[in-house]
Amino acid sequence: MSPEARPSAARDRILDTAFRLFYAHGVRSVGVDRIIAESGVAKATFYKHFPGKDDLVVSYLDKVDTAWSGQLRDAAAAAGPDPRAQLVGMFDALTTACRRDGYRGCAFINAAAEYEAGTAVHDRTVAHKDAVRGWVRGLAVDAGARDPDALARALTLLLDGGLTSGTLDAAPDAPTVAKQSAAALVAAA
Amino acid sequence: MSPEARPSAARDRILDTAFRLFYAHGVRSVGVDRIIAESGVAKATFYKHFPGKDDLVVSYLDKVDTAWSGQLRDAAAAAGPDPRAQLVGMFDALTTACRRDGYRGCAFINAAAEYEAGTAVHDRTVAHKDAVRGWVRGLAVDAGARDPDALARALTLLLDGGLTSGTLDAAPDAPTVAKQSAAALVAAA
DNA sequence: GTCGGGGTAGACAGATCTGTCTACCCGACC
DNA sequence: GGTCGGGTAGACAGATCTGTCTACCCCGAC
Repeated sequence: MSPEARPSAARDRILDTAFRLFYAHGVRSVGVDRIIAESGVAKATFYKHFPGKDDLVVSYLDKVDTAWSGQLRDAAAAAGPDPRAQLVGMFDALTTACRRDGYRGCAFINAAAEYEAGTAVHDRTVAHKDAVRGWVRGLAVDAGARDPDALARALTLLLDGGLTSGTLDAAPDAPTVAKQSAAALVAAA
Repeated sequence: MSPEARPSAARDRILDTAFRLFYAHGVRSVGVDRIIAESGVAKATFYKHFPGKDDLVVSYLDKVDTAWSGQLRDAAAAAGPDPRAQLVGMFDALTTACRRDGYRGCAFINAAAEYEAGTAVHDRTVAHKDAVRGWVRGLAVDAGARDPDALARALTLLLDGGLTSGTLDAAPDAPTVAKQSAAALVAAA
């Protein structure tokens, strides 16, 4: 088993702490020392599980990817079997996310803002966005959209816009407007 | 005259260098020392014009605000006198921006990702987004939209989504899709 | 011609960051 | 009972970061 995926209570604690701190304060603002201290782990243990900080950041993004993709799928499924309803329903995940306490935008967009193209962190972000768009495209195909690629991109554009506006804006109606706009675009496709 | 706005060749050099480095590498990745070295200025001069790094970051964002707002207005104006055409035409600024070499997304969103709510940098970002949305809302009013607030928000959502996707995506069609979606939403409003 | 303001050059302090290393502990398994 | 793997505790090195301070220079205004 690869050293990085080796399960361990200490590893979980590190990752949970990193998840909390990286999201709340940004990746570069949080030092390895702080994560070590707050996860109650020895420094040597940390570096046994994660060769370097960047590896931890990528694992953090893996964790976010799992969580967010699941929320999108759940929200879509909750809208019933109709793919068109699902394309609109997935925006409920956005509403829920923006309402959450300590919401601070999309973890991937935030992380990518701190790393340049070609770095592992940036690549992981691109892969995540591609995966989400691919999944949305699948729904668009099922929905019989004339141009599934364009519809998928338009909806993910609204999603990404909503994810960032949700934290950069006092008014809480960004998710609502995003969903309404999505409904209009889906209906027209 | 306030010490921060005092004009000076040295100050301009600092700000130009900061603009280039902050945008390309992220704010926290670029140290004050590097900006000082690359702008060819003495350290004391730097701290005479900018009491601290955060002041420089805010001035950098002021500069970005001027540039980006101008590009949006120019693109809108180029679409002719019809406010509806202008609401769609402003997306040409997005296309131009995404094509630019070294494009790395929205400077404001990137900067806000590195600072927490309540900081001057975060506040400056919120103010910028509010200003842009206010301007778009004015166009929406002129266009006779039924719900100018919702239309303005929907369009800025697409704009922000396009700004981030434009750098997180190999395919270059994000701006095109954003403009098409905007056209659909404007036509329906 | 003197004086002040803007600029230069760079040492320095103090904090912080990543990553390494040594030494020890403890429990499971052979 | 002995060994080995995972964990703990913390010193340490070396780089880097922000911000201060001293000392000097040059030019224009009075």
